[in-house]
Amino acid sequence: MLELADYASLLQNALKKNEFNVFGCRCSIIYSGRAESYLPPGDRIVIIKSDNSLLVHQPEGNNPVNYMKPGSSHYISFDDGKYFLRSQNLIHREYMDIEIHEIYFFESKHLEDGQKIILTGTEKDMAKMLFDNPSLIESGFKPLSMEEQTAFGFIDLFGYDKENTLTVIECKRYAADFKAVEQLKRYVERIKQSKGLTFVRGILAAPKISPNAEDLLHQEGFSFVSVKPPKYLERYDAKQKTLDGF
Amino acid sequence: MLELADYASLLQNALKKNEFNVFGCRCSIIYSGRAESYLPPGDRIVIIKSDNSLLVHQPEGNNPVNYMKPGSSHYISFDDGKYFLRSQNLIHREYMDIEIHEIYFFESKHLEDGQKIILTGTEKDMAKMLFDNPSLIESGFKPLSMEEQTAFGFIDLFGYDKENTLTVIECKRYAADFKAVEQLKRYVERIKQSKGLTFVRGILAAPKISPNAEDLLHQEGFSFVSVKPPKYLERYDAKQKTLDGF
DNA sequence: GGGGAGAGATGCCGC
DNA sequence: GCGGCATTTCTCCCC
Repeated sequence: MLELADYASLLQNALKKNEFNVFGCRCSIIYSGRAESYLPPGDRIVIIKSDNSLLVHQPEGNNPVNYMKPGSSHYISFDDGKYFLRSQNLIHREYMDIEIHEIYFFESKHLEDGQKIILTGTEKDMAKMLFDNPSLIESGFKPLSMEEQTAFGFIDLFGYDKENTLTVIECKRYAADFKAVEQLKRYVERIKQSKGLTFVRGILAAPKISPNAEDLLHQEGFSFVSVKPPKYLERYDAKQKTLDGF
Repeated sequence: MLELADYASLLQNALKKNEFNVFGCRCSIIYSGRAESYLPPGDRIVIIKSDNSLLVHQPEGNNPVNYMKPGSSHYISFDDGKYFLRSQNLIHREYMDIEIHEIYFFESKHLEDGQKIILTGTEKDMAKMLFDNPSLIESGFKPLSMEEQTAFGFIDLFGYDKENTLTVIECKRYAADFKAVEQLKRYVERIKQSKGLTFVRGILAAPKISPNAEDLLHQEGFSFVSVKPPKYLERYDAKQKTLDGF
């Protein structure tokens, strides 16, 4: 079993090599930057990535309890018989001191990964699906553009309905709330002003809508269409049977 | 050096003990749930916490590339000569398959931590600071309540100005954008309606405000006060000198 | 459990 | 750099 001093030495050397480092320890943490925090002593793991980002995770929960952004710098210091991992990010003016009371394990390894995640079922995918299948909105709907940075703002989808009325569609992949309605309203207002029109239709497309949002939606004269975000891989998986057995 | 089969066996046993597990590996990942994703082969670390949450981190970046929420379940499977870590969360209907090509290291440890982080400099702290020091808003301001769930909504701070006009204050710890203005407007409208008043003042308190937001703010007849979120620990640290030397 | 709002939000894209 | 906006947002609080 290694002593804290041995681990500290290992860590100090590893930090020079810009590899992936992870260690389990008992520690307490002070952070000062955009906000300030103190975390009393307890067991956590600390990760220092090759881009010099730092994460501290408690034994439970999805999110890091403390962290530093990529581009930070880290060093070990020994003051008054205590070990500290001190981190700073000068660009963001953020500082962190981890007082390390004990180290349980330490791993350092060069990790190679240039891959990016492929994600489907996003709001953008919803807009594309509606662009390609406009009857999901309503029969006779003619899409003009999607996900476009227009002069009036970033609009998910817009086009003409079967009465040739200009229509703005705002997509939400989750249950639409009244903020989504306000967003739609903002776009409709901007387009009316920009094009000098007295009426522009607004449609909110989402899996469902909250009661408050629906009230506001109807007050504004807009309408709701129930649409779920598309999941292309689901069909793929059904063929490949890789997610069977659950 | 252990073989993949040995690591798989270690991991399989460790999963039964509900400890903190972390391993470095080469893997590819399929996720299906709220959205769907595929991550091609590369080096990552996988963390399985004692609450059965799971995190996958690439060698760079602050955020996990894939994850499962607490309360998931995980098991090792060996199919067609390939090792998989399969995870599912029945409550959230989420599934993940990690195909493990190689394992570089593996650590399993019981971690003990019941501590919660103490955070200052939040919006709530700002509201309290303004409540305690109302002259930071303007001279003669008389606070009524803060962070209160009123009948008209959740309002950061409200009170009377020196002319005894009812005033709503919305705090933002960051640069205020036009959504903050819309939020303030919503509260002011609700209070006017609820109290049957023809005029209620609105003040946005934030470190700074974007030009677009400021335009909208003045259009609505509201005003801006520059206030920074308080950092109590900063003063504490200045005394204790724990964050010196940077 | 849903709704509303903050977060040391983060990350992406566009200007 | 800022601005606007989505996120497998997450988290908390309150109804």
